[in-house]
Amino acid sequence: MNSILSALAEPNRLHIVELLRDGPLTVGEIADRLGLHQPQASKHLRVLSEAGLVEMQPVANRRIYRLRPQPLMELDAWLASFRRIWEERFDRLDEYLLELQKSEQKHDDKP
Amino acid sequence: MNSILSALAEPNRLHIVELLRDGPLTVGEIADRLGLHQPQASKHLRVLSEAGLVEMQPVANRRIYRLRPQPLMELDAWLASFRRIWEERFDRLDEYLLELQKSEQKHDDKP
DNA sequence: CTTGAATATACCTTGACAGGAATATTCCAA
DNA sequence: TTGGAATATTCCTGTCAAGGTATATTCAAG
Repeated sequence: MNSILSALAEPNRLHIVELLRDGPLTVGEIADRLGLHQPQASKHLRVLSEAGLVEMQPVANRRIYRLRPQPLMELDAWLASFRRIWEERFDRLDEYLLELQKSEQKHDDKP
Repeated sequence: MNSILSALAEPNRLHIVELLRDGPLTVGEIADRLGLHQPQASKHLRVLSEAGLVEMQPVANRRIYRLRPQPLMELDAWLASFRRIWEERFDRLDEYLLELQKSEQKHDDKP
């Protein structure tokens, strides 16, 4: 979960993932479209690969990279656990303020 | 989008967000539950706040932090644009290999 | 077998960021 | 009004990661 997020946190890598959404690409093509030097493209792809976000298939001289759905599905599952917050307007602030107040009173109790 | 991801990429901050999923909390409580020193908790909350992931309401001495749904919804929307990839098994690798092959042939054309 | 294209790797440098410790600020209670 | 609790901020330091450049590797074509 964490490697996924930190992989996506880098702007160029996020951009690569968005590029690959429309289909597989070669390292050179990725570097071109993002205005990166080839070594940086390779390095970012390595990080994405280690996070499982991307997989590679060699074809002669080139390496074709494509998206792997699994990590994105994990991210989706994680997000799902928050969905009730905005669907049910789940706030709990009032509830929490009451609890705070109670604990204050307890603190004041003198037996 | 980017500030959201880099905010969540830090393990302690991700943990804070998960804590707040169950309701608002005080800085001190957050620090306690995560085994953080108070200053670090405050700093992480600042980053989360600047990313819009969290909002604060002062109550006397304390600051109550709670989750803000919007950034998580944005993340969800972004993920949605990838959903077809794993729903439709959208791969396009074969298609891409054919295109590669075609461009090779073009390269060989001698007029 | 040699050359050039495509890619990966290594090394260096620099900047950003997280943690630690100290300090400032604000507020309530006695 | 003074003290202590809760929190934010500042400064310092070390670490890590990204970019740049050079180089190694692999492959196809001639």
